[in-house]
Amino acid sequence: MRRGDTKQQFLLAALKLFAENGYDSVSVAQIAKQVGCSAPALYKHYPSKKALFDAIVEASSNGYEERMKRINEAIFNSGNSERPFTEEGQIEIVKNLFITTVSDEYPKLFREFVLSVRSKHPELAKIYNSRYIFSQYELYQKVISRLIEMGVLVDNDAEMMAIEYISPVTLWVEACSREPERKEEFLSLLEKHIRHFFIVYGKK
Amino acid sequence: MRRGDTKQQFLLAALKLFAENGYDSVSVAQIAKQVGCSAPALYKHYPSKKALFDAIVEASSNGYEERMKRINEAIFNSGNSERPFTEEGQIEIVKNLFITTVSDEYPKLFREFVLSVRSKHPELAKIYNSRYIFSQYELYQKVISRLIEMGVLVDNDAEMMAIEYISPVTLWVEACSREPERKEEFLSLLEKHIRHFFIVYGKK
DNA sequence: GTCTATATCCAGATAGAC
DNA sequence: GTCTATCTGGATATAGAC
Repeated sequence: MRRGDTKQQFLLAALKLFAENGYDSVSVAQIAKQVGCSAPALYKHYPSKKALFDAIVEASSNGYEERMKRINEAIFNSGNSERPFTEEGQIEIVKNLFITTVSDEYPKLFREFVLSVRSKHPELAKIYNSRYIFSQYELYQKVISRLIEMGVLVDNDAEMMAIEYISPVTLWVEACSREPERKEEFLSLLEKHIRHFFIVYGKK
Repeated sequence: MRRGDTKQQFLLAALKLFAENGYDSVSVAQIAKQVGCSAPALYKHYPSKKALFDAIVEASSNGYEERMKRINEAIFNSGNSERPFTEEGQIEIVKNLFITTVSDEYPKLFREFVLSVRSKHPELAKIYNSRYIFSQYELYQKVISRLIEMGVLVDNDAEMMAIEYISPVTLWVEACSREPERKEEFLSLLEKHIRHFFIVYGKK
């Protein structure tokens, strides 16, 4: 690990611990131990435990913006601009969304952090709904509108279709954070769901 | 408040506080203050903070069983046995499910308790998935199978239909715990969703 | 920038009077 | 069964040497 990264290491260690245990349950000493330092070292980088917390909130926001930009581009500006708007393309994209969201990386940790510490920062509750529920609806309403325009799906209420399409996936992401060992089960349910959706709404 | 209820009052106060703030963030003194006692009084009823926690877990389990029994009976053994299997009956039942689950009573508190303190009791994570996601799927798969048998809905994959039917509702219950002020918005979305579902799957 | 030692505070839990 | 007073441990945060 490079020198000068210590500040970032503290942030990552705290993110992990807060995400798993909440804010009050985690001591500064625990965070420092993860990094291989003693507690007072942390105070050279952050003036208080709360300041470290706030730094994570900010980082989570940046991480989210970037991630959404990448997802949007992957769907709407990909090299192969047809692929995302086929049944197989959608299965690939949504499975991918699921996997990166639940895998042991920043998106997962940020998501669980927001959930675990929301009582320490009331605004986080709204952030969770907005990011992980309603933004998804908006994104997939655009996807489904496009699928309707292209004649892949029948013309129907795109908002309601998006809700039925992506709500189960969002719910399985949450379920999978709680029971990661069931990941494969959720993935196969997810594929079954999308195929069913395309049968119901697909144009013959 | 009747004498002899003190033990129950401690449990209710702790349930509320743990549900909102998690386990470590709540002190025994806070719980006692809610009841109008000092902290040591609690130790006459529960040997430790952890024992109080365990008592809540147990009570939540009992509460859940009873609630599910009532919901099942309301659907399958109601006086008017046709009503639950019509579009209007379903709107009524699901709205009711939503309202009681998010309103300020035991079901709400138990649900939020399980979510907030799950890091203190790993089994609770599985309990949440089972109670609030997969049991719902099972229940509504039975409802939809019946609706298909009765010729109200077209014959299709009842499992996938149940998932599309109830997942958005479950998600809005969670969203509504975080933003209760949006309850009416979620309720009208819920009605729109059910009407859409009956349009898509309803027999002409 | 990191350590050891320490100040300060507050938590869970107990003792003993009433 | 409830109180006040208290014990004990562990938390955040600081002081000062290196």
